[in-house]
Amino acid sequence: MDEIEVPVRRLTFGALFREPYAHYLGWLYARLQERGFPDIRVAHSAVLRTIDAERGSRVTTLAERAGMTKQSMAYLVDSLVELDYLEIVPDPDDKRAKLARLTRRGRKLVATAGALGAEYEALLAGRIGADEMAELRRLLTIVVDALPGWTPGEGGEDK
Amino acid sequence: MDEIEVPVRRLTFGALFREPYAHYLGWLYARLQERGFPDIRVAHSAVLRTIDAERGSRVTTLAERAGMTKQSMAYLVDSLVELDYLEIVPDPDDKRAKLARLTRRGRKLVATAGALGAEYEALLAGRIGADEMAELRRLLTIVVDALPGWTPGEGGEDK
DNA sequence: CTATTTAGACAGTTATTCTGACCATACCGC
DNA sequence: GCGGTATGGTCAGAATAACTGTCTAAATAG
Repeated sequence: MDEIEVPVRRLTFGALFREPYAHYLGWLYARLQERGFPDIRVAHSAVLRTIDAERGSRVTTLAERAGMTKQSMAYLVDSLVELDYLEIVPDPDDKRAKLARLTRRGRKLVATAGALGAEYEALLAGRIGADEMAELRRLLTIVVDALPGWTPGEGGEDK
Repeated sequence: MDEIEVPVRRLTFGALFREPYAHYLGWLYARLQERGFPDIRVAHSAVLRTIDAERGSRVTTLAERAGMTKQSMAYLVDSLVELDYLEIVPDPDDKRAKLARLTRRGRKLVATAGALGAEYEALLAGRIGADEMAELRRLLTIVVDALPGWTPGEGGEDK
């Protein structure tokens, strides 16, 4: 008896990570737009993910954490200041330095983005099942913890 | 007896997908550079992932598949022609149209990138264990299959 | 107190993507 | 087989997102 060939899709490794992430990004920024943050762009997340939410952070610190140049980070911070998500205050500890700090609106944005992340996760759990979602989270956490210090070509950046 | 608090890191949902993907991208392009493709950039992958490897594809088709405008895709195709990864030939089926087709070098690039994807997967399996890797692949495949047609805000793009 | 390091700013460049306006060819209805 | 619409592609211009290089001012180490 011949077997019927069941074409089990073997996605390329890149697609496995890229497609879920791309979908999540598209969803997230669409929701942010609806919820009163139409002017926020993906690049801004490099700032929002790395900033000290209470005290604020120096551009230099943000640049290091995000793995980009000071100039590039300064550009992003400027644009967030323009949009009233950040304000610049002098750093009391160093007269050369300034702190970029979240405004009220900035804090709302960060809170909303966090809630949306959880919302997406719940949505996905609804599609694939809560058990599978928990297992996926477990495995991805293991992966993330296994990453640091692999290749000399670095790899702490993103979009 | 008091429990000792074990701080189980709960990563944000975004980080769960972003960090592995970013690490993979950094690794992949560092390896491509070493293996004779120093001039290839992340944006080019939108072309290489979507092109018909034998026949070649029209810019319009590539743009649709990659979820970008014809103009943007034309820019990427141009740059790959410049770098001798693609060549432009007339489409025999339509006198208006042209096909972008892989050159010998282009075919080598695609083959190398595919092999590197598998290599990275093996490397990761070595770190987290083959069983866990198989489970991760299973779950991510489920996720990718569950994605299409969610949000009106689309979501088929990436870097 | 001087030399070095650090924080940030300014200038210029490149890459990646978008919109809008076009042109030429193909295809469809009559 | 002609006229209108759809389709494939291009040109021009702009916005965004990074980069390198240079420079000033303040802080810190000896």
